Amino acid sequence: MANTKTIKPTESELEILQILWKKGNASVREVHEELLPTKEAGYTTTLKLMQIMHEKGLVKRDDSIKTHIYQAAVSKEKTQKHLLNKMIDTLFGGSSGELVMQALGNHKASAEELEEIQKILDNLKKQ
Amino acid sequence: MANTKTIKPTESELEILQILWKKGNASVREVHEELLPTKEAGYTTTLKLMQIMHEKGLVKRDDSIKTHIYQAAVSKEKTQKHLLNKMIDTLFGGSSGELVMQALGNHKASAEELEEIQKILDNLKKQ
DNA sequence: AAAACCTTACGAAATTTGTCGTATTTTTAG
DNA sequence: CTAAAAATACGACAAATTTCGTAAGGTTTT
Repeated sequence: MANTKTIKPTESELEILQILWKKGNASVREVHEELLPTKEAGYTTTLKLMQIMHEKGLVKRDDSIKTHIYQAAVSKEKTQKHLLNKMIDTLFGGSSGELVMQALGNHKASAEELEEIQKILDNLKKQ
Repeated sequence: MANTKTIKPTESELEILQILWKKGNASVREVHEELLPTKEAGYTTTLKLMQIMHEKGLVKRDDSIKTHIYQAAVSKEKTQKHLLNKMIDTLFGGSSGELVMQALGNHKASAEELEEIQKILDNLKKQ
């Protein structure tokens, strides 16, 4: 019964989650280093953000050692699903098809991905 | 050469754009009425938001008459494309395929949409 | 052990977004 | 024409997000 609406990371939080999802776990310093190329913010900013994320329950951390080690507390899939659904409702009038078409029209997908999508499509068509 | 980064409506702005895209053009009152069922906010709130959107260039308006008439100044497709691309980069590691799979897995698409998607897919596979 | 360094904690400012109240103007009804 | 109704303009407040400075304490290096 916990949190159904809790998954709503902000822009910055998402950037950090990305890194944690990729690395599994990381210190503030590591996250900050990864962030640097694309974002200009001081170390304490990243720290503060991650502390807040901890309060919100977006990340877990091991603070038994001096340099705290963080890891994501929300799954990548669930977060993707949640934000995607929101976008479908908000921007595509609830039509996932419309979104899919746009997405395929833009970025190119790899051949493998196209096959993957074909399979899903076949499945859906059967029903 | 104008604005490449300018398209970033907020949550509330998107709600309003949705309505304008649907209706083509509308007064503040009309937009507000449409909003009411799903959102609780006073009339002046909607007004203010639309005024700000006007300053930002998100909407155009005809204020030659007493009751100003607004219309979207950004296209639905461009906005969708822009936000979608951002999400693909930000949440799906740049893989549109991953996003498409998630989307199809969640919401159901209509039979017509599935056909539409199939066509796009066929096209992509040919190349 | 002192200096240099790194880390966390935390308060506080700056921004952004969303909300409204109030004043003013315009239109409409009686 | 006057009063009520409807719209706009605008300042101000509140909440959420992001940013950073500084203090405090622990490590490492010399």
